[in-house]
Amino acid sequence: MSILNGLNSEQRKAAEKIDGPLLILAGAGSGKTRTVTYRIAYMVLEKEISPYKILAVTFTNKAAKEMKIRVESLIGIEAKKVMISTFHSFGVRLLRVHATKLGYDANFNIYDADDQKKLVGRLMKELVITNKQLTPASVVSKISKYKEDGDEPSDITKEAYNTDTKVIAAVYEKYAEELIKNNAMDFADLLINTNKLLDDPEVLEKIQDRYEYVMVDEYQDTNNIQYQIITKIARKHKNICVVGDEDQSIYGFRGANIRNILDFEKEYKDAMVVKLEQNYRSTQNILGAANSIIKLNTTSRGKNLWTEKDKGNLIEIFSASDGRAEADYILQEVIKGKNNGRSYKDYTILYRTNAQSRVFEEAFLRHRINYKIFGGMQFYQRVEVKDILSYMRVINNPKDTVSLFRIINVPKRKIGAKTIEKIKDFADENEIMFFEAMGRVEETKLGSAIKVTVFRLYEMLNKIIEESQFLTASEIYDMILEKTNYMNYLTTYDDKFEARIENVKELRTSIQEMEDSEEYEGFINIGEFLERTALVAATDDLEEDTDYVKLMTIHNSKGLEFPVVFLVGMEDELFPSAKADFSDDDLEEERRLCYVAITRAEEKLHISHAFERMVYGRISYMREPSRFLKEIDEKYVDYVNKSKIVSKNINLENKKNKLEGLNIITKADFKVDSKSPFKIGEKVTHKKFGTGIIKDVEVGKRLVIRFRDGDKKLPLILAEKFLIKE
DNA sequence: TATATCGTTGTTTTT
DNA sequence: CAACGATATA
Repeated sequence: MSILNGLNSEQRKAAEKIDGPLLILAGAGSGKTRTVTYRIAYMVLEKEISPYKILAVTFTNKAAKEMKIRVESLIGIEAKKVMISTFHSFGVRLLRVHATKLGYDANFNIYDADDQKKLVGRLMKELVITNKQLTPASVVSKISKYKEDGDEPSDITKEAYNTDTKVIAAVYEKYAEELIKNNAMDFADLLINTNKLLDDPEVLEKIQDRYEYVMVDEYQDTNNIQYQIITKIARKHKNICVVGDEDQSIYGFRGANIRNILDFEKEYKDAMVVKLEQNYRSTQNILGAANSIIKLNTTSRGKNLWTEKDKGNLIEIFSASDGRAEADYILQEVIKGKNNGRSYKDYTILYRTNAQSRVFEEAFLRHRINYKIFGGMQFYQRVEVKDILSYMRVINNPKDTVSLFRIINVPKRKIGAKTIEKIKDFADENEIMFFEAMGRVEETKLGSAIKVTVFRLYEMLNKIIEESQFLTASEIYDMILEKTNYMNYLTTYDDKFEARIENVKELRTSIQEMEDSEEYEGFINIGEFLERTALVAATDDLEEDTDYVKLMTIHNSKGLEFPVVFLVGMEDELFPSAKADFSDDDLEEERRLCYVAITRAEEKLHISHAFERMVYGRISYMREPSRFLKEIDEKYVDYVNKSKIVSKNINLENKKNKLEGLNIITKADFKVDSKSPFKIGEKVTHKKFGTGIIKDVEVGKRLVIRFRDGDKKLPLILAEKFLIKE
């Protein structure tokens, strides 16, 4: 009796193929994790492969954790010997051992986007960059792209064809140097440097022999560096199993290359390909809707997802007058469901951008409904939390000037930009690190009072550093808070200080929890702790049992499933994003994102859009329903507002309906002013304001036109000159 | 050097 | 709307 009896025939075929290359094309909800975990169990239990020889790579900690738990439930304690890890943690692990080979110390810090921006901003100041178009954020994003594509600064400098590119190349070069000086790596470096390490024949051989069997989850989301890492490790034994779904490739913007999965068979000519097409998650209607959309993509290799489940409910489409009404509708649905035996935890709201969470948060707060937002402003990114983490990072790695500069005047110590500059000059002259220069502040040209202040800080940090190797992370946290009197400082910070104090306390709790966990058995050192905080993902702490409504971006929902899903904000320019309007590739990625969203739902899917919504604090009018709404085959949907999506000439101010929270779409009754060439309700284009709709014609005088960013009043004479009728 | 105030600017999506 | 930076003022 084989353990594989628990699988369907296709899953089984995939699980049994242990040697040689294997591509598992796993449609949404097709039991991918089940297949992979059974495959591992089969290898260990029935093929007598040592669990130490198996490497399984995922993208998020949550996925890794789940895989571990499920393997453990199949094979017990042996599961701990299988290396199941995210790409980034796997890399970090290797890098800690071999850091010196690349010019780093083992205790390197990991820089997040925020740190990158800070550092790049500093370098841009030093290089005196005049182009206002180039912001630290935009330069960071360019640099990251280069890094993901494997371009070194010198490659860019060589090929730089315009001044902007030259400037960016210069920043990139300094940035790369500075990272090494700071003994820090950004996210891209974790992969790039891992890949570099594998160019060392000794390291490579060791890894290849250690991991004879390699598995990669979500292969459609691998970028070129990840592809290289995997290819190198698997080159020797060729036992590579990749699992993925090209229709769920949604990370192109961060370098994911969909070709990796599409070309797998070209790369490995003898690869076995298994398609998992039976879906165990969703109803027929949900699957039908998903299929009707994704088939419009040219990158889709076509699959036939099917289910034994019932047709289920139709997908409910709700047209709201504005964002508030949309939130109210969902609120009502949740309350209704709760009264009919559903739990809050059955509901999940999915949106395209983090900013959209706000309206829902407010609605839930008003009605005291438990909810939790995943992603967005991360806990570890909050000012007060990041402050403490920065102290810890300086203690872990005093070369880290990004962290050191962050806390050097927090709490306020009167150490300002001028002081920092002078210490920095001294450090540069003597070729010592900034932190060391603080210790020798006596030799600088600073005033005597500030010298004392700087030296005190140096001494304080140094004392903690000296003791830190014997201390656990929570003890270091305690020392920092005590010696800086940070809580006291927070009370004077702003009017949200109470919440901030809570967050700092919560940080203490999170350290404690990690310490107490099985993995660390009471002791976690500061480096391990910092690493954990740097590599957390938004949904890592998602708890299935806690009774709250979940809110997250569609990106964060990948790999998850929920009984009832509300897909909200289905409007053009929001979803698909306005930025994806110009290229087919981008549009297809947006469509895949839509496919991911729909296939998260198990039993019931609601889709909604609003005609007006607050964007950037102003009201955006006349919002078009998303093209994706129109792409769903009609037979799967039910328009709860009793009207199909006809987006032209909508009466926007149907107050009565607004009051009820429901907006029935009706045709506007247009007034006609026979004298004017312009009529109320007509769509017009203005070269500056874009398209608008005529709201009012003041006879013989002027027009009131509602544009996207508000009402404008145009005298008739000007209107005749500047308006184009559609 | 710290603080107050004003103006500008931006938002995809994330390990 | 907020976060951030530039500028003015103490």
